[in-house]
Amino acid sequence: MNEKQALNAFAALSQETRLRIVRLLVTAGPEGMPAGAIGDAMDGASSSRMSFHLSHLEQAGLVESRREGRSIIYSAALTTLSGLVEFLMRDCCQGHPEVCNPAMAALSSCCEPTKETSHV
Amino acid sequence: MNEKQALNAFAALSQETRLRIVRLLVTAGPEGMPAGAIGDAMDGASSSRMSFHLSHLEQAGLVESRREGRSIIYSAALTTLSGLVEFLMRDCCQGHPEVCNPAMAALSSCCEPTKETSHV
DNA sequence: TTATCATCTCAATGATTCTTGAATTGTTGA
DNA sequence: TCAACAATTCAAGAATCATTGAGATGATAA
Repeated sequence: MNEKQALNAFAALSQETRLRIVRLLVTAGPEGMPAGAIGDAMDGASSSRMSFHLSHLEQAGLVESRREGRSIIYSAALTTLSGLVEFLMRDCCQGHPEVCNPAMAALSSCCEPTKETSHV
Repeated sequence: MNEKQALNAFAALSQETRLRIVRLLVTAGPEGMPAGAIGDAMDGASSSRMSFHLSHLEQAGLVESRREGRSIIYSAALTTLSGLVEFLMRDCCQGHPEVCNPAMAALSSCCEPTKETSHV
């Protein structure tokens, strides 16, 4: 994740419809959702509008797509999301580790630490 | 941190000059930097341009300002930054804690955990 | 093959955002 | 008070972005 990628990701996330799409897809998990169902969830946005935002998100690397029958299934790109957090926090910590502690605490309460799952 | 605040923060961070300002101020630490010095660091951007971006960042809650003599000193709003991460990760984790682990690992390597510095 | 469904592409319009330059506010020192 | 400095505000123009509606593409089933 470099500055350019981070800028693209932030731009993608700074639009209401797109932020909601990302949240929805993260909740939907790895199996994802077809474009039409996503559109229905966005108070019935038009298909061209959905297509515009979905391809914007895909270019930013925040979602991935695959065709399945006549539907196109979108899912959240989890690695980009955590890469973005990593980028933000790397900025945060330059010489000031105390910034990270609240974020760390937030993460801890969110994802109960899986005991020794990965040992770096 | 609600959706509206997050959208504002992401919009603020999606502009090259502003993202650089935030990174610069985070590195500068709590004492901050005067607007003029920030402008010099941004390849000598004009004062009105700096003012535009700095007030944008301040409205988004990402920086704070105080007057000191004839200078106005800007510093990073660290609580908003970690609030934003918290918001992002709360989204991330809805039912899928495995998303958080890479981000958590990134944080751990970034800020070596201060042993029992704060006990909540 | 034909009809239908799901989605995408394209061009036009309207809305936001960024930059610039000139004028203004507030602070300090002579 | 006056000159100089630091930063802000404002209006105008250029650039970018989002929405709409019409038409095109690709896949399935009869």
